[in-house]
Amino acid sequence: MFVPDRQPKESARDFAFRTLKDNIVSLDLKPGTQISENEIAQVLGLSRTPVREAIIDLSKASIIETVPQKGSYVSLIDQKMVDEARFVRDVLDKAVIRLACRVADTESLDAMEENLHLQQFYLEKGDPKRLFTLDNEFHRLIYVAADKETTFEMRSSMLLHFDRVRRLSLSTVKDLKIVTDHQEMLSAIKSGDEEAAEALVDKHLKRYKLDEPWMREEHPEFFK
Amino acid sequence: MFVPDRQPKESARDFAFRTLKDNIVSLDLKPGTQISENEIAQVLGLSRTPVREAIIDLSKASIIETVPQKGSYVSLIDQKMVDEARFVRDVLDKAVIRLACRVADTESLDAMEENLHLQQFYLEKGDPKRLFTLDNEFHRLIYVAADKETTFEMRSSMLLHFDRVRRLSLSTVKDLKIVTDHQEMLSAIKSGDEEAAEALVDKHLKRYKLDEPWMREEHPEFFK
DNA sequence: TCTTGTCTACTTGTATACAAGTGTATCTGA
DNA sequence: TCAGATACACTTGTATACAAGTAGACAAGA
Repeated sequence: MFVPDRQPKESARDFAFRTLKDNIVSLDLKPGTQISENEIAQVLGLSRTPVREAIIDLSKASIIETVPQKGSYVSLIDQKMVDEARFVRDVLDKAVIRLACRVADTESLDAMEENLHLQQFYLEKGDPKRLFTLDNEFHRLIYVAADKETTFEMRSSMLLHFDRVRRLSLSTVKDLKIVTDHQEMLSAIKSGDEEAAEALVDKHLKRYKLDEPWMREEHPEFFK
Repeated sequence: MFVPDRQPKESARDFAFRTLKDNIVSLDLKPGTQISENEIAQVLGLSRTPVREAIIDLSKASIIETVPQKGSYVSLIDQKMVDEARFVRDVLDKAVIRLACRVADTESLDAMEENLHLQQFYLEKGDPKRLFTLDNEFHRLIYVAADKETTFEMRSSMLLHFDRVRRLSLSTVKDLKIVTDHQEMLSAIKSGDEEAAEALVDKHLKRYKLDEPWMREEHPEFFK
């Protein structure tokens, strides 16, 4: 497990939550792995209480499963859950980008523009990790532009399942294409072209063709 | 605060969670009220730990807000949050009912049919509380029919904000109309008429006209 | 060999003790 | 009378102790 630095003023619980979530999504903590509250507490230099609270939080998103008096486990990859996460993303993203086309103000557009410049920068520089963060942030900015930030938070918790499988998948989407998609989205929002914007979201999401049979064959122990 | 009976085998945390949630949505715990972990623990006959964990869960849905070293409070009604909950319900319900039109099997349809009979029964009997439960369950069954049950859970957590304002609103939707809406929805799903089904969801949701100015005037202390 | 009971080492669930910060009431001093 | 210091009662955050249940190792006995 990878243990990041604890941010100043970050509570023990938030620190434990962040660490566990990142390790699960990055597959450093593999699906099916048993998690011991005590062990995690020791590794992170905390007591059981904040670790336990973080685990409960993650259980709510079904990314950890706890069996009383037995143990907590990183959830196996559940194809149905992955599909459902993708469905939610598809439905919400489309509705929200349409809304953004109608109500986005210049401030939001500027923020997206700035983000895109950074995407371009790190694309050329070749920093996929930083690009991943900017990608996520760009989509958040669309929600912000539509004044639906809380909805984005909800979307995020469910999307953990999807993100984790993306890591596992062979098909790496070319970063170049992603950035181009984003640029086109911003153009559509600027011109208020809802139809185009929705179509772009559709195209964007379809780039992630998750080759389930291959993944199942490669890592059968990860699947439910 | 109303304290229900603890179900057999219900964990202390689940019991605390259920009790707090119901009291908040029913407005027995009024918006802005300070909640003391110790006090709740005493009232429920539990220790602080499970109560605290329940409060953390509810904080995740932004229905409780905690200020470190100061206190936890039932969130004030935030119009933006209510609108957003309504938005999510609108978008997801429409997408899901369209899906249900395509994929619902007879088992799901039967379950909905049975539910509707009960709705009819309690409508004639005049039991609005039971009817409320059946209403919620009916909408869950639509999600089940579309094989999107996890999405429903997510929707529920956000809908707390909406439900709580519904309680406060003057405009009581006639139960008769609700049941009729449901019957029409089931018909549309059975015949696979996506357009009609979506239109019904729209009509259904529009029945809840929440008179915000009136509520604000009547209970200014409840609002943000 | 197989069954069965027991012991042990683990797990999570809950209760309690302590740490640290906030706000208020009160007392002190001018 | 008023300003400011201070003690106190409260809060949540974290650590620790104990309760209760699970599973596996292992030995005793048929």
